[in-house]
Amino acid sequence: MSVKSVTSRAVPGPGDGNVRFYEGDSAYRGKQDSVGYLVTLAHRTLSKNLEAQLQPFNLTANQWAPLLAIAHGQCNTVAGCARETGIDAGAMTRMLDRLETKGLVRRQRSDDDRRVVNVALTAAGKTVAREIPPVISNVLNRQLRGFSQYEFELIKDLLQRFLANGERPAE
Amino acid sequence: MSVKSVTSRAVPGPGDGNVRFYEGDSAYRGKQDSVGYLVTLAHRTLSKNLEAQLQPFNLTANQWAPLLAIAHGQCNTVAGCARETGIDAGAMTRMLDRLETKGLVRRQRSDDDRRVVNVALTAAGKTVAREIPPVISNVLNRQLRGFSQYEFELIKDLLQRFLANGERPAE
DNA sequence: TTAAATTACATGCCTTGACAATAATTGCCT
DNA sequence: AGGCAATTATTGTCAAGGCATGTAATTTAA
Repeated sequence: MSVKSVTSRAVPGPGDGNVRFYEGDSAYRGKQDSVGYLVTLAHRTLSKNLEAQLQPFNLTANQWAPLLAIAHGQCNTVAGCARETGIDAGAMTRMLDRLETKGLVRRQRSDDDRRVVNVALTAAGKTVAREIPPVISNVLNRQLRGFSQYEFELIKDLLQRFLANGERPAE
Repeated sequence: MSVKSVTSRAVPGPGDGNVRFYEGDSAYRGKQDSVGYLVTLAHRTLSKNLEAQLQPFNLTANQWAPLLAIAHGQCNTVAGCARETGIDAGAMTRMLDRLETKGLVRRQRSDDDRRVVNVALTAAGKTVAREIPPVISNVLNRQLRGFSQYEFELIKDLLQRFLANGERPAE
C-alpha cells in the first residue's frame, strides 16, 4: 500500500513547501506541540520498552539491531555494520566489544585485506538472533495499538520525509 | 485545527486495535519499514541539525530544552526540571553542572527547604534563552519542509499516540 | 514526639554515540 | 620502487541518559 497519494505533494496547499509551523519568538505552546520533543520522547519510550522485553536475553535496546544485521548477512565487517546501522565506526567497535564479551559475536582479522576485521555470530548469537524478532515485533505492535493499516503507512511516510529533510545538507 | 476526525478511532477498520503490523518470524523487510528505526533516525538527524545551528551559542542539542524550561518559569529546581524535560534527576544534576560551567545557570540551596536547590538563569543565560527559539524553530521548519498544515497536525497526532501507547505499562 | 516513609539531590557505574586522531593496510599512479 | 590518497579499525575525549545507592531534610503516621 502506498501512501504517497495523500501526502502534501499530491495535495499541495497554497504555500506548500514554505509553511512556517513554528515562529521564532512565540515558539510553541507546549511540549506536545513540538515535533522535535515528540520524536525524542517516542524514541525514549520505545527504547525503554525494548529494553524491558529484551531483559531475558541479556540484551540492551541498542544491541539487537547490529545482531540482526549480521544474522541477515547485511554486514560482516566493523565498518559495514556501522554503515548498515547508521552509527559511528568507533561506536561500532565498542558495541562489538560488548557483544563479544557476551559471547554473541566473533571477530577475526581478514586474510585477504588485513585492514578488515570480519564479524560473525557465534552459536549463541545465532540462537538469540532467531528468538528476538518476535520480541521486537511485539513491542512495535504494542506501540502501534489503535493504528489503522493506513495510519501505519502514514507515520512511516511522514517520518521518512522528516528524516530525508534532515539529512539534506543545509544550503 | 484538530486531526482527531481522521484518526483510526474515527475511522475504525475491521480489526481496529489488534492489527499486527509486524510478524514475529518475518520481522520487517528493511530498515525504512521499521517505525522504530525511523523514529531513532529521525531523532538522530534532528539532534545533529540542532547541534550544528546551536554551535554559535556554544550549546549542544540537549542543552537548550532545560534552558528554555527555566526561562519560561516551567521549573526552578533540579527535580522540577528533570520532571519537566522527562529525564532522570541524576542526569539533570549533571546537565546543570555543564550549564553552570558555561555560565548560563546559577544554583542556590533553598532556605525554606534545604533539600531543594533553586535554579535560575544568569544574565548570559537569559540572553541565550531569548536568542535560541528562532534557531530551534528554523531547524524544525526545515525538517518539516513539504509538509502541509494538515500533515503537520497528523504527524503530531500519530507520534502522540505512539508515545502514549508506549508509556502505558504492559498489562 | 519519636519512628518510618518520602523527597531532593548528588554520585558511581554502565551503555551509548559523535568527533578527532592514529596506525596499518591497500590501491593507484608515476 | 616510492609516494599519496583512501579505507579500516581502534582509541581517547566528551556529552548524555538510565539505574542504583547514599545522604540529608522533611513529612507522615503511630
